[in-house]
Amino acid sequence: MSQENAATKTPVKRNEATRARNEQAILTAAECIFARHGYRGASVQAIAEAAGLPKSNVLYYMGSKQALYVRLLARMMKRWNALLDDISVEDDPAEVLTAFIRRKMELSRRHPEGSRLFAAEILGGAPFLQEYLRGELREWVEDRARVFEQWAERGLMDPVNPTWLIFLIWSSTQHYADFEAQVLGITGKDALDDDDTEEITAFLTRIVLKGCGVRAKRG
Amino acid sequence: MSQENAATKTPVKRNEATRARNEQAILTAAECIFARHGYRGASVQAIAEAAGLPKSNVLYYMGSKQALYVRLLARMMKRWNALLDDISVEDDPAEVLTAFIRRKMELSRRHPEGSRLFAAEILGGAPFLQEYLRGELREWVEDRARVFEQWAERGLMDPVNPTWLIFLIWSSTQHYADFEAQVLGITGKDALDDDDTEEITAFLTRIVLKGCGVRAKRG
DNA sequence: TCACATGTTGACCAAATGGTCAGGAACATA
DNA sequence: TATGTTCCTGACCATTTGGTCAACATGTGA
Repeated sequence: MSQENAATKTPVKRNEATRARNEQAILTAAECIFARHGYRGASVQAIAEAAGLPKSNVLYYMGSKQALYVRLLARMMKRWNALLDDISVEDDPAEVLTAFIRRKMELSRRHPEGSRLFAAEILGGAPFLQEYLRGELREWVEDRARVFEQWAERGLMDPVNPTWLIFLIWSSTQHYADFEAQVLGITGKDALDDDDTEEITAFLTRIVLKGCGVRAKRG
Repeated sequence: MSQENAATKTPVKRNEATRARNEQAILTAAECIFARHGYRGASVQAIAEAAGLPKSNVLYYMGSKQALYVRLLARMMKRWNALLDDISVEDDPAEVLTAFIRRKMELSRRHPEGSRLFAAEILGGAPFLQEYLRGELREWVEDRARVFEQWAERGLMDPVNPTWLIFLIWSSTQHYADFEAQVLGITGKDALDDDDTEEITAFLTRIVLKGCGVRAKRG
């Protein structure tokens, strides 16, 4: 950063880049703090410090603590939606489930803070996400569930309850972000590397496919 | 001190009932509030209100917010340990895994608030549980892992990574307590009843056993 | 009855909370 | 240079935070 004057504290060059950078810094810092302490437990002061900005500046950019929180949730939901593509009965169950598990795992790995933020929100009773859960997400689950059932009818997989299956995939992948502290404590590692992630993905895929008796589409 | 002498000499009965009742009220209320908002986000005031007592009284009983929190964590760990019995290579994999899933499910169902409290602690980086995770729990996992591997060697189940298997069972059962808000929002129910729980338990058991290729020990 | 330990709580405190705002700083255009 | 707009932030505010404490209430054994 260019420090042109000793008297002025932050001689920030005003431009789009700075704005974008500050905004990003705030969002990143806030995601981390909110994930760690929940909505109530997070303080704007702590977020500001983590972002390296004065508290007033954070409020100036984001309006309020709540607005910042909602914005972060929305960003996470957007990421989430990005991996929720449509499926049809004609698709191959093995392929779809494999891709589903892999993508979900990647999401948790790429955005662990966002994943934990989401978890904290749900843990607290989902005060800001009720509508999303009961609406958009519920429909998404029902759509997949219908396809799973049709697959079962066609003998492509066992007739398992599709909702529980979706929850199983969500929970078992989400675990590695949300319970990272536990995973690391028990495995004794400093962090899960790409190889670990790949191994876990393969493990989960194997268990789910085999467990649901998924067979090749055209046997 | 002379006072201490008198106190120890004559174990005062007092109003044990009232004391026990108040203490229970505080613990129950605190578990709920801490689970919902995390350690930082929970306020002693809120706990006191939920318990129907003045804030001073809560502090009188529990000493401090942190002491109360630690006590709740310890209580939950105790419940947890209660279902962690020993297993040996001679046991039947199907029986052990079935019982494990069922007990874990029952724990989450019987103590959803405690379950969420634990989750919030881990989510926040497990500041109070590091030692437990890296010590006692880690050893527990390693012990089971060794047995799972021996089972695999004996051809009683597939040679899957035992640690990931344990995490799978933990996460998929824990999910129904921690993400209750999501589960209810998506299923459209007010609560999961005994039948639902039974169905989920059966589902998870089936997937895990079949997914791991668990075979009956004899014949 | 008394003496004394224990139970209870309102009043209080310093610190931290989310948020506001006046006023200066930095720019773009004229 | 002058003017207007946007950006930035220290000072400030009412409220809430965890915790203390003195004062009073209550029960117990003598």
